[in-house]
Amino acid sequence: MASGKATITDVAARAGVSIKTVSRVMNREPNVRAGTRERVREAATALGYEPNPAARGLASRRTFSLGLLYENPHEFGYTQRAFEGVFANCASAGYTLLLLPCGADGGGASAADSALHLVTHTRVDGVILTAPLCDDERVLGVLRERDTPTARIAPGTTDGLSCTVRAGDRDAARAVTEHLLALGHRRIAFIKGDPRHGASAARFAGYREAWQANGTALDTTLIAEGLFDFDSGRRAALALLNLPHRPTAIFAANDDMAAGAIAAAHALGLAVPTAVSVAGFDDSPIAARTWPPLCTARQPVFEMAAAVTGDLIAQLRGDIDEPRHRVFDCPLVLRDSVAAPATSLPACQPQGA
Amino acid sequence: MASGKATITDVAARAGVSIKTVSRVMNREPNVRAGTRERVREAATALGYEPNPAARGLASRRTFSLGLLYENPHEFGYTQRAFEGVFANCASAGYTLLLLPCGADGGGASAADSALHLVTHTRVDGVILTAPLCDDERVLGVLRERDTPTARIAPGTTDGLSCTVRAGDRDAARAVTEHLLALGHRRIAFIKGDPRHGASAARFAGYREAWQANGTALDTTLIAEGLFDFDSGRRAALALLNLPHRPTAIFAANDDMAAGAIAAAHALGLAVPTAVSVAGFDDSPIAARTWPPLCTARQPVFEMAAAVTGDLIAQLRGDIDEPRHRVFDCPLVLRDSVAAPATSLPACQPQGA
DNA sequence: TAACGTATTGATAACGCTGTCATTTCAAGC
DNA sequence: GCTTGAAATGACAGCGTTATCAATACGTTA
Repeated sequence: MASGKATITDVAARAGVSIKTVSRVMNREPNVRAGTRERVREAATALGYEPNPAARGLASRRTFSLGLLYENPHEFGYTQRAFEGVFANCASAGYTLLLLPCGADGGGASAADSALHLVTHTRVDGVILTAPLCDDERVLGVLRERDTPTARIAPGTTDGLSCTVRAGDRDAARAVTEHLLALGHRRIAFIKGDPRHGASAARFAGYREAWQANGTALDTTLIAEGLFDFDSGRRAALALLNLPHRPTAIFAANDDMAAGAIAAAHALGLAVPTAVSVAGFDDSPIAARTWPPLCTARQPVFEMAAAVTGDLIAQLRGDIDEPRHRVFDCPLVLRDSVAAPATSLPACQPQGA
Repeated sequence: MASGKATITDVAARAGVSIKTVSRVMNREPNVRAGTRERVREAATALGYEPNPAARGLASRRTFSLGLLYENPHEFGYTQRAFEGVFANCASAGYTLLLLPCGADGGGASAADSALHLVTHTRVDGVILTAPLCDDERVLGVLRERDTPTARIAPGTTDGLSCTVRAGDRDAARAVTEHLLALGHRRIAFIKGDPRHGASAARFAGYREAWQANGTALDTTLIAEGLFDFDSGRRAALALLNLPHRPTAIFAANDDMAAGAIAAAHALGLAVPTAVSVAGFDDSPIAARTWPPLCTARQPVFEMAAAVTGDLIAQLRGDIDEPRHRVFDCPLVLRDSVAAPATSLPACQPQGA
């Protein structure tokens, strides 16, 4: 009705109670009689009352807002999916979400400066960090110094202070590699991810683990460096595919690099998957848009982000004491970029045992 | 130094002035002597003072925050690029930015409800709308009713109330089409965009304009419907390429659909660009990631978003009276997905004049 | 030198809510 | 009916700014 100009005083007058009681009802506090609560609710609805967040913030010394700090999104679409997950839980809990891009391409300021800005200028109640910021000691230092509750998405290590969530990178990478091995591939190249991301090492570990379990020696000339972006994947794949004894499969540590690997194969006139199979990781939007579509491991980014946001809010509310650490499975997604090698090479000159 | 707990009173005491003078300095108001200003600045720095946004908001009845309302991002990467542009200008102007996804896939609430939420609950000072929300009458109605200053990105029409920015869709689409015509293509299919976006009609108009200027008849069987997403582009292209007399080129109204068209061509065993050329629109991230990379028209989304945000803020500050309407050029980006048709068909059975 | 207008500064009241603590109400228990 | 403790409610003081308007300082002009 009334166009959003009603204050708590108006509601109190209309309901015939004190403003404090209205405050209690609006904040779902206990110790309000059911009838009173109802009366207040009705008055609030009738007046179209919405609490003024600034007044609330000033009085309660909270902002009911969270900050999501992220660096330039190398991982294509990752940030957006993470944002959606975080947002979903913020909205339902009545929190507002501030996005803060930072770093080289994100907007200028350094990560630590951005973190500082978040806690001093915007005064968010909590901060969510994505990789690789979540392992940046200076950022963590700033937040710890201000006692700002923090949640971290895909960190390399956990501590006793912040809620974390990560994917089961090692297991999933192992599963992808084993899938390729099972199809008969023996020359499976690996393109590593950005070393600043904790996930990179974990995925590489999974790749190696699969070889060890398989008892086959790993040809280290097939391991290439990448940075999680399309172009580094394309370049690495180009080099791998120009090797005298080229791989029959390429497993890139994420989809964007895998898309680059597919482009490299096309550029060399190598059909995918006939001449070379390509697998990625993440099941990011691009995985369904390449030709052929990418075989990958699905990282449930939305769910992960939503979960850790829920944990952070629970921590802010004092519902939990100890920070939670969650790990999400990454199921294998079979798509056409992977097939059995054209010529099965059962004895492809093993190097070791 | 002091860890962000200093208040305006502390600064005033240290500088030996009243809090009002400190307020003046912090808000760059006139009528403060240079020496005084300097003294206050020093005190503020020494104490690590940051104004409390909640207190500021409560007293000034402003929030210094803007809301960016958007629907599920059909256009791959578009939203993220728009966000970066908006953010860049918000940050430099001291505004905070709230993102509000809405609609079917965005988070649940209807667009109008989301707009309402933005103005009543979060109380942003201004709202930025992306297409197609910027043409949603209910959303605009809500904002007008609350007198909320609004900026619109890529609207179908302009009004005298809100700042707008759009791409020169028609001219650019015409340029793309003329490029294809100049290469010798005469059977150029067009995949239309989501009809709810104003840009869709404009791009289609540009396509038709090129034919008219060329004096060649347009084969209407080569016009297909799409929704700006990968899959609608793929399906439309599949149908077009299965036509008895198939097109030698496909111009999709955006890159995501063009990527779908490339996938369709691959699926049918048609090489791009040898058998069929494919052009897109936007130069979104996916344009550089397809194989072959997409020939497209570059829509400077970042710059557009930044510009209209600047205009909105100028309006909020009272620096401009009339809303500005900007149009950005979209230069042609030549990439390998387009080439001359294999068999030049100078006389390919024209239908009309 | 005095008066006058303008540039500068300050005292104080909001802004709309929450926190603290006192007060009132209510339901048992004796 | 009276006491008692807990539940329910309210009075009021902030929270840290900005806005209003009065007060003071400073040049100028007469």
